Amino acid sequence: MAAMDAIRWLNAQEQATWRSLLRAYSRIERLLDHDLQASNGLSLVEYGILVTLSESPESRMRMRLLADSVIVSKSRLSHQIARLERAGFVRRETCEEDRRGAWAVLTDDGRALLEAAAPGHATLVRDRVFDRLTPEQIQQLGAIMRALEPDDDAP
Amino acid sequence: MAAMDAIRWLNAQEQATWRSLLRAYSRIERLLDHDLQASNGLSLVEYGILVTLSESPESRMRMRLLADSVIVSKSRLSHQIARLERAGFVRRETCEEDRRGAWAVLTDDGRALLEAAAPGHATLVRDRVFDRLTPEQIQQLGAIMRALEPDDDAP
DNA sequence: CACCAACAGTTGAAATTTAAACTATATTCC
DNA sequence: GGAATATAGTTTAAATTTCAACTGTTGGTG
Repeated sequence: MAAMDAIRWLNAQEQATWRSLLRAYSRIERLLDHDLQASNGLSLVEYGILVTLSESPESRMRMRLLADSVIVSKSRLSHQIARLERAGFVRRETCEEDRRGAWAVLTDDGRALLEAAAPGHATLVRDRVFDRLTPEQIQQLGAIMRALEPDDDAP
Repeated sequence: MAAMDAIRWLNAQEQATWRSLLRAYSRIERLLDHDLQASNGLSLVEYGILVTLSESPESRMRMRLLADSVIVSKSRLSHQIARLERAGFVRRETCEEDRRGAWAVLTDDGRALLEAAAPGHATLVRDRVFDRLTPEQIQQLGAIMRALEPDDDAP
């Protein structure tokens, strides 16, 4: 009878850690987002889309896989790509193998934008994250995040 | 001449760690948000608002401080509180000491909602985060996040 | 083969979020 | 004291995001 099981609350340390994580991440995300917006008119998610495409074979990726890679609903991705397409940074191509599908393809303008945005972004990430941690902490953070990544039954 | 300084890119380990953090956090946030939405009709931010108010003296907090606590723009908080007020979970009171100000106050219904939502939420956080880490890792994560929290010049 | 459930992606409307302008009160400082 | 400036919060409109419904495939399965 599951309903009778005692709830395993977070203890004080866990609670403090959890809240610290929420706050730290929210602040950093907001800062990165505002910075990209101000300097290149991109949101953090759009930046992620461009990076992902740029590292993909032929600078292209199927919508579904792209959505999963940047952790975004397929509807949101569809709108997002529409915007990037209007701006000329991405184009869509129909997929011959699977005629339901579509490729999102990074354009030259998109790659140029990414290259313009990357240095400032990298500097900020370094500034706000890695320069504040010791080498051991960086290694620990990596191990911790890898442990949290697998999402058995994704929603 | 700052423009001539070499860009300090992330090295491979840092890059992998950073991406892992983005992915892990995004997934967890989305999961928590969907879960709260489905079970109690709350977003993660709204849940945070209720928690923060519930722990505040007299279950009340000034808008500005509340916005800073949950890391949200004051405009967004204003809308958010409007929604929670319409739903009866929060009410506004005018502030006598500073007549520009307003208190957001948790109502009894709001507290009841929070108490209904908390067990499931805590269980999910435990499930997705703390049960996947060793005690050392939990301690490390806390230290790391505390190191990242201070945002010298907040935007 | 023909049906039928699952999948890929888009769309339109509703809800939320952002950005900027605005109201009102406090504070500073000459 | 009073003008200038800063702060608290709201509001409006535009942009983004969500949600559910929808269009076409594709992949089994009897």
